[in-house]
Amino acid sequence: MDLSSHHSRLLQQLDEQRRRDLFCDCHIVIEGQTFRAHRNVLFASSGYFKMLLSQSCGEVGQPTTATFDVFSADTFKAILDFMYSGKLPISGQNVIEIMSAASYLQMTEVISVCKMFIKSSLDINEKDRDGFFGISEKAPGQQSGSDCSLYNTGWAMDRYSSNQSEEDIAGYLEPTYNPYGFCPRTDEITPQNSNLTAPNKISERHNRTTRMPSSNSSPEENVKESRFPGTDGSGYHIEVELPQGENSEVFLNCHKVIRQRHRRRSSINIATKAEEAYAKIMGIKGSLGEDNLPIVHFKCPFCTHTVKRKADLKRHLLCHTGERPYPCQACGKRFTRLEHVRNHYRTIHEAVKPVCRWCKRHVTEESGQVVQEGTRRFRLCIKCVSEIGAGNVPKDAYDDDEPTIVLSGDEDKEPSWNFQNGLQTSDTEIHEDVSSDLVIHKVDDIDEDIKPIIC
DNA sequence: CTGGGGATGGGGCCC
DNA sequence: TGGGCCCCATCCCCA
Repeated sequence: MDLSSHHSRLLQQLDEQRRRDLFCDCHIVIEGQTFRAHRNVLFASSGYFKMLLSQSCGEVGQPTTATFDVFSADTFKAILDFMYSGKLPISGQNVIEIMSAASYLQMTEVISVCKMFIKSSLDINEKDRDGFFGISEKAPGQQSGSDCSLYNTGWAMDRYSSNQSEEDIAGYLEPTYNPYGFCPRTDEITPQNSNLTAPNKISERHNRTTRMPSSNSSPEENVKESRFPGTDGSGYHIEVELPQGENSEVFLNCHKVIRQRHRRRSSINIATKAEEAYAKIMGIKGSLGEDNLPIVHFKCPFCTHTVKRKADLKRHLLCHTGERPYPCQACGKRFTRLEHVRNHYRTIHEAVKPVCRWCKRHVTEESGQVVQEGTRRFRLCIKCVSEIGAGNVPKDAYDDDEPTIVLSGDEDKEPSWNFQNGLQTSDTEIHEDVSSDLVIHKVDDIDEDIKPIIC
């Protein structure tokens, strides 16, 4: 007796019940819109709802109502649909918002799929091999006209063989917004040949809002037609969107067409030819480097930032994904880079600065002392120590070389200096800094077992 | 409210 | 390609 499809049928039934508002015992209100769902499904799908519903489980018979204002109704609708179908409609426009909401709702599976989406966008070599040229091509089974890729985290796995590699699958994962591409040097666009403005430099710190490409005018207004000679002398026709202020978008669209055309004509030096062709279209001067090779930039799929190296783009992507793989083992604060957590540790927990925190004067090993305050450490000169009146100066148990005092201990927080004995799980990668006792665990949040599948 | 300084984040680039 | 260094912008706290 084959029951393999039972779980999918069960889910379909639940979804149908939800749509018909049958047995729904949870109401989620977002932006004035009420979503009805089953608490069992919410409980099973979201750590947030698990916690929420656990606390309200005694109120049997009364529908539980939750209101959110941290994400949009559309985003929650996508997530709710995912809960009931296992299918996640991700596009370049919504992936960050969905990932943010999933993070809030503690849905690690969705987060992993979003990361996979972004990751697949990053794999430039893979794109160059097959995906990049297949931008307009639909994945098998993908509906025509669909605006976004549908990721399936499990229930549709049987549509593809289980031994299909991630790379194979990634070949189908093409977001509608081209995740990267070549971008002209903005300082080489002359005012007379382009009414486009340079991409905004992303400089704001701490503002994690993702800026997505946008156009103030309608697509119809933005469509222009260009005709330029092909390499074989024949003219060919392309349509290019020209939204104001989005020259990188223009370039991407040009490149889509150019690369597709060139792919048919020649597989040699495609990028160079595309660059030249684009320069012809846009009137860009000096787009070739000193070695007569085109200057190639990598464009961030989620903002207007471009970098020269793929590695820099990968690093930059962390600020969009919110990944912080490097936790400080002393205070738990997480960082995007190993060097940042190292600097943080040295500054905050190691008191490397030879400056008295009170009088700001330079101190030496002889004229200063290391002071511990909770998990923080800093230095005080002997004079300030005596003025503060810290009578008891306990020797720091973890530093045999320097005397240490405790001004005010955080009783609730136990300083954890025994980094070597820190928890190590199978999914952590350990970086040991020989200059100190710090052991940094690089945590890989991505569940490698989850493979996104187009359905 | 404002200015200063520390902490942090992020880009460029070298190795 | 990743690690690391340097530099700079921004945030945040505090006086």
